[in-house]
Amino acid sequence: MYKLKGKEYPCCASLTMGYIGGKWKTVILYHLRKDTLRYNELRKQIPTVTERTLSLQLKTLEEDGIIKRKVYTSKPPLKVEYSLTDFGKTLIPVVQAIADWGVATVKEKGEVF
Amino acid sequence: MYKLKGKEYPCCASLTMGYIGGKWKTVILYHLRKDTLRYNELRKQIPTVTERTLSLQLKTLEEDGIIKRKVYTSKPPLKVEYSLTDFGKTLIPVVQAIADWGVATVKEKGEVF
DNA sequence: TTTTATACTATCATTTTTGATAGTTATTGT
DNA sequence: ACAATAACTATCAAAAATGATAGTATAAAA
Repeated sequence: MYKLKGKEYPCCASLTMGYIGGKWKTVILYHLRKDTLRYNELRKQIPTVTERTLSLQLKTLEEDGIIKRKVYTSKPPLKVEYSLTDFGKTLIPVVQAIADWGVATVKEKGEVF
Repeated sequence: MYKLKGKEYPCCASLTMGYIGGKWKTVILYHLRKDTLRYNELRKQIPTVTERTLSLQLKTLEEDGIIKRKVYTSKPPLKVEYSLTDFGKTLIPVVQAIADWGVATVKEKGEVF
């Protein structure tokens, strides 16, 4: 049994999935892995996610210490930038492996458009 | 946009997550990555999953061509073995990266028992 | 002055995932 | 004769994740 921040996991793989599981987290991390992005830039990169879901996922990732949120203005229209924390950067190899498999698999059996 | 087997994904990472996302799939693959295991052996390795869920996940993984199910007897009590297909084996580096991150993270910040 | 833009939040609804529990079949061990 | 075993499935229920839509504040641009 693995324990981290009060949560228990039956194996090392499930612990990781507790952080990056779900439909959108890896997609967000994939886009943040090399760049800092603003909220609306993320939306453009991921047009199929709803605002509510994107917001929730960003908040969770921030609470988990994986990304950081930097605010540049105090009054609307806000400027906010999202980027990986040092801890979040340790996930880059994982995200990259996930992305690479997607690319390889689509090359063999799927299509991109 | 990525398309594979009729499903669409907004990015390469989400395609992969379509295959290994969810609470249990990577755990199953983690245990199958080196060994062939019988149904009850999987249950023992993953005591916190319910039978129904384990069954459903195994079926999905099989339908996705990631694992194969080999039956050795025709009448109960059955002997059934699960193992990775060749396609499933291409996921080993991904699963390993996920597992490694879990181990590293728990070493730094969590506990094992 | 009306519109546009940013980065959201709020409310409600739906879908997806996961869990709890009990039951099935036929063979082998006691 | 009876319980144990293997690998499930069935039914019902609950929880978690995701989606649709509209609304907020304020400043700068048209």
